[in-house]
Amino acid sequence: MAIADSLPPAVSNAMTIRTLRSGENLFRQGEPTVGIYEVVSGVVRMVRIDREGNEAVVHVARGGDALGEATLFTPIYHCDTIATTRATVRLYPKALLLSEFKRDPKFAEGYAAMLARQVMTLRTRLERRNIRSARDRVRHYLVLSAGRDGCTVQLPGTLIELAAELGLTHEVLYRTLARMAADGEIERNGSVIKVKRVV
Amino acid sequence: MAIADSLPPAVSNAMTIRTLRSGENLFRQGEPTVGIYEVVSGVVRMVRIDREGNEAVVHVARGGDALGEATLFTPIYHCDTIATTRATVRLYPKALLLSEFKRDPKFAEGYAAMLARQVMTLRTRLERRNIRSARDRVRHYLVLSAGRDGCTVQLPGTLIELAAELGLTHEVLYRTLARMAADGEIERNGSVIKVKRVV
DNA sequence: CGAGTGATTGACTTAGATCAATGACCGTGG
DNA sequence: CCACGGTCATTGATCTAAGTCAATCACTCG
Repeated sequence: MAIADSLPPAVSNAMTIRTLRSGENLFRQGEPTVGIYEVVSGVVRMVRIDREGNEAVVHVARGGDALGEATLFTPIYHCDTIATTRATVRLYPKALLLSEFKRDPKFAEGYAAMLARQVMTLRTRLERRNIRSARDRVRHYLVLSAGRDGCTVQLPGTLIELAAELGLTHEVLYRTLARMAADGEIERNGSVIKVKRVV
Repeated sequence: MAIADSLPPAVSNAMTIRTLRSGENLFRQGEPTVGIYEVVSGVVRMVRIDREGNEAVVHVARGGDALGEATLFTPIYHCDTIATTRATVRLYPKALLLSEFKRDPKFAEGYAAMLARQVMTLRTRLERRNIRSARDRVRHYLVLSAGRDGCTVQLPGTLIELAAELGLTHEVLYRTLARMAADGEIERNGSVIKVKRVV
């Protein structure tokens, strides 16, 4: 899902970098679309703003995330994007991406495949949010994140980040993991979790 | 997002229909992928099953939903798909879709655009689930679902369906809407909601 | 060393879930 | 035609799991 690797040189060579102060707009509703962004560092949020000035957050992108994949296919932006912190982004120009799609169907197919995979994982994450119980939600995550052996999970980041991904507070996540360990359902070794059995 | 309309005749003519009994498998992990499905009626769930036989639901598709867009780009299925109720699905064969992508780049681009739009709306729905308060969640939905005038929302289905979409019980949704109406934040006329002001 | 972050646990509160009941409405089949 | 079963909308009472606030410890980094 890292974007730069999969781009042909023609595109990645044309990449430009932009740095944003906290609160600065990356683009505004109504402006012509210019390409796909990748957040290098910091946090950037896409928001729709209604007539009263209320923000409704549409997406929050952090380091490594891509931004505005759909703008390749629309002439103007339909929302604002604002830096939540100081942030650095890379821009891959739209015209070049589109012409590269034409020139190299293999690349276009790869791009579509990447989008399709994203749709899948997003659906899965959304499905997980339909689970009310914290424990069941954690279980869902563990089952779907298990490695080759089907029962070992290597946690990617901090537990605080995982809690946010699961839609829980970190305190609840700690307690839930502690209880699962106490019940013998999992075993923890730092950032590795082994699923033993389901109680 | 209805799939059939956007397909070229070469593909939609090759569509086949299959009916599933409740509990019947549409496909199983490890089987070769055959194409994109569209659920006509009933409910179908994609699940990953671990070694102990626990199901982790990856996606639930209902009438009108597409299924398995990512399987166009992978040789075998990575999960099981099972009918939750009696269900009817349409199959659009993979080989034909892929060859049509080659033959008609415009179609391929349209398909990628559809996926990109889906990524966007999924991100938005997921973002909404990060909002803890029921009222704020409803507000988020209303702001982003307002029609051209920016303040009128036509509810698409029943409130029960909307509650599920928002990740709330229907009781809580009723109460929240009632409170918002009592506070003068919204006005309701059957399935039309007018957002007045934010309190 | 001190500030900052992550991990963890305890005590307490609350918003949302759950259970329950009611009325409106709609289709349908006798 | 009307009674019935089903679904939806709505509200009340109650419960509980998750959120919130707070404190502690370990660790790292400049």
